Amino acid sequence: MPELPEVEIVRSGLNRLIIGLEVENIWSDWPKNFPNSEGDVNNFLINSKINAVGRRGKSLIIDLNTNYSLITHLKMTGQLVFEGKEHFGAGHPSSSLLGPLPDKSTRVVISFKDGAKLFFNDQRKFGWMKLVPTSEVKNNEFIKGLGPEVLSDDFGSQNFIRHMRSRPNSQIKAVLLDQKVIAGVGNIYSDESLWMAKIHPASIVKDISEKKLDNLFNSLVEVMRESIKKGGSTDRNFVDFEGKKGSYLNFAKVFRREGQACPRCGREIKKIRVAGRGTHICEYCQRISVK
DNA sequence: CACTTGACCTGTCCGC
DNA sequence: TGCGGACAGGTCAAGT
Repeated sequence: MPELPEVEIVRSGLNRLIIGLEVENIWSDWPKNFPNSEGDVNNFLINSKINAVGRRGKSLIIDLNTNYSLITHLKMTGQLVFEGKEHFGAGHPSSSLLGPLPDKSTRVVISFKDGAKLFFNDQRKFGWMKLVPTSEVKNNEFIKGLGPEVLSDDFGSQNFIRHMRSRPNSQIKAVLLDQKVIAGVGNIYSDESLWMAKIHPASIVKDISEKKLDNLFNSLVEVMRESIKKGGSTDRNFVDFEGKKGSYLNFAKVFRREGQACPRCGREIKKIRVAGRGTHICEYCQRISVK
């Protein structure tokens, strides 16, 4: 599921809802999802208070007042859903995919002293939570390898182009998806932004003009900002911090629209494979770049 | 170095 | 209705 916009939606929602809550208890059924849940958790998570909820690329970082932080990655099917006191017995909104929680995909439950709960659901069990000292978050083996934040104010087209150019012989889609180059882009927003910028995903970076890469940066920022406004993309599993689906895919131009008409030229959208991923393009609008 | 494949898991969909 | 295969928003390891 979650790419940068979806994770950002969860982050901002949790940041409103769980700051200051005090952890009473924690439950986990699947050690791979929470590998150190047997060790430091009792000392550093139980009785701690939530200080802040941050994000780095597609990772969420929940800071505690014990100088520990909980790094969470939702991978393909992870969900982080909060149920406050007011939710009890009320179920989820009609725009939800969820029934009562916990359900059979629930891997971790964090209970707070006021009765609220935070559920980490993950059908495919690829996601994880890890408790690390806050001072070591930046040096975490996963976090430290990430490239810059695409949507940060001090990033920008020139930096974007420079980072893309660092992989001159690769296909542009593979570079967009490489979290070490820039952080946060996944399959949906790479397809959408490449369509908008009229670039074929298999184009080799060194063959793509400055102008097109500039367009790509602006397209990427636009599609991700728009998605955040629309509640993110729910392909199958994504729900936000209160269980609601996102509506962005109703507005997507090519993603999962093979067989439909390209909104720009009317020709049929095709599905191909690029960088090992299902890839949606208009072959007419998006030609392979040739230098 | 860059690309491909397979692995990690479960669920769903499609064709026979 | 059942069964097998392909595929799914992400990342990592290993092979060519």
